[in-house]
Amino acid sequence: MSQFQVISLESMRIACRNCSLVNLCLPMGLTPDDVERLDGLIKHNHPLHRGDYLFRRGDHFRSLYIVKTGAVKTFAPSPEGGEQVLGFHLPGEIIGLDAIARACHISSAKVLETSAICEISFAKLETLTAITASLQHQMYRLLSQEIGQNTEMLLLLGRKNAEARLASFLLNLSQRLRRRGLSPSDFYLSMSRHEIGSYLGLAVETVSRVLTRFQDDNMIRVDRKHIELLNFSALMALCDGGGQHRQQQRT
Amino acid sequence: MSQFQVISLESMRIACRNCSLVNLCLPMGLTPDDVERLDGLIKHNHPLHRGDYLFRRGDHFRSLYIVKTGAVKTFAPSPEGGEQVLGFHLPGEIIGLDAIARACHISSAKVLETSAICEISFAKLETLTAITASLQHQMYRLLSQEIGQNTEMLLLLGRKNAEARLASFLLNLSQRLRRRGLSPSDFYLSMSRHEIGSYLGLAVETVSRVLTRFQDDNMIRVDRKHIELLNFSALMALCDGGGQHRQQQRT
DNA sequence: CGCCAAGTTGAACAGTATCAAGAGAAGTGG
DNA sequence: CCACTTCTCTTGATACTGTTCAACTTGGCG
Repeated sequence: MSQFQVISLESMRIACRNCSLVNLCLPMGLTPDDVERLDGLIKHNHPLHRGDYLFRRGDHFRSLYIVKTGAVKTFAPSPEGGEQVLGFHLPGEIIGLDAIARACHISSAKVLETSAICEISFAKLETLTAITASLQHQMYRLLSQEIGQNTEMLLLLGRKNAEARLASFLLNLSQRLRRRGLSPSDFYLSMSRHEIGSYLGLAVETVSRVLTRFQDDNMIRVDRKHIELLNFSALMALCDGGGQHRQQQRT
Repeated sequence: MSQFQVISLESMRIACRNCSLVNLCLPMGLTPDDVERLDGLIKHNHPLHRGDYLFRRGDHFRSLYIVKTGAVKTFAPSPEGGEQVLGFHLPGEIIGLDAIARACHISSAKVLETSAICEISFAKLETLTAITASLQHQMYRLLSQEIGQNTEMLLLLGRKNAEARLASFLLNLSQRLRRRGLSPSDFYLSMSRHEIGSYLGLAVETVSRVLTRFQDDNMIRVDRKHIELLNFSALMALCDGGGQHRQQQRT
């Protein structure tokens, strides 16, 4: 059902060296020794299953989490019992950076499909980064990158229509999968239409309709959760497709 | 015209000790000596005036900026010459954290009114935080806080109607001004209606209309750029005011 | 086989954007 | 100091995107 499969603890351990934290540090001048120490901090938990929580809003903040395989969503429970999806996290991505400031989680994180997640004690990581300048730099980059990604989302939600949002969403997923060495044009959505809608600020029905429209225009092929991107340039053209109706004028 | 006035370089220097970076560090176990060193990094530039750029998208990243007095907007220039406002920055707030990751600015920053801005070389700051654990911790908190604020914005843009957006915006400004010791219920908007609209994902006309409606309901008093908040609880009630029409159901 | 959740499709409504026009401010130059 | 231009803001009328409500289809699973 999904291309992300847990193989074995040993392969997980190997895979973890590809985690963004370790991975991104390698070219930054870390000695093998440093990498070893960093790797020593990483705790390899048992695989989690659909519906499991990594943490809940309000939980005390202890660790960062890195998705090794599978997918995770973060969301903010809204007053009326609903929930607003804040992000989807694919293999190689870090979860929990927003909790450092308050030392408690401001969002909840739930596993979307069977996933291998590793955990890094933030306290220990902080101690390590304090004595390893290049690792500290890496942490700054990581945090800053997260800010940049949120900024892109703001742009998306601020001034784009439903088609541009879906197109951006699909291309964004595609890009992140490619970075991870997975097919950028053929993948499974582990999240529901409802969750996509929540993430993009659209109603479920709109998500469904727009996907159908994309398929009718031969830009994608949809079969339930299986997505194939057929026409990248057309999708990219839609992304820029400006404001809610036409576009916004100068400020 | 504005309550933010540049007085003198000396008072600026004193004021700078209230900058968030220094300020937030004080309770975190920095020795007076550390504070002194941090303070030494801070460069006090000449006052900037409306329309001046702090930096432009694409500029090489060198420094972080802290608003001492005045106001700054950050924005992403869009292809057709328009611009999407990403944030407004009031006294005590830091600008440029999103640029660390790529070492170049992904947004532009423009001064909205005569402002005193100080500058911190990021390279030097990084060196200092590498040898001062509590300062490193402070930097992590700062970056994480920025992520948290963006997250709030995502919530706002994702599922709120025009009234909720404006109400949240006003209350958010109010809160930030209060934190700074300024009046939380009586202030000037240094940004145009258009800029507010761009920030909130609304048309200028909608901003204008909703403000008028708020005034008609005696929740605020508006006179051009001068705003008085009259009924906080009513505004707060509007903030929760759910989805685009009613509210969103469970995921 | 039948139930239940998830997804799709259709029709009507509603919130905002857009278009258009006018009223103030503010800034410019004589 | 006063026209004149220009920009910002406001207000009204209309159009359109996307939500809402509702019914139906599909797939999963006991």
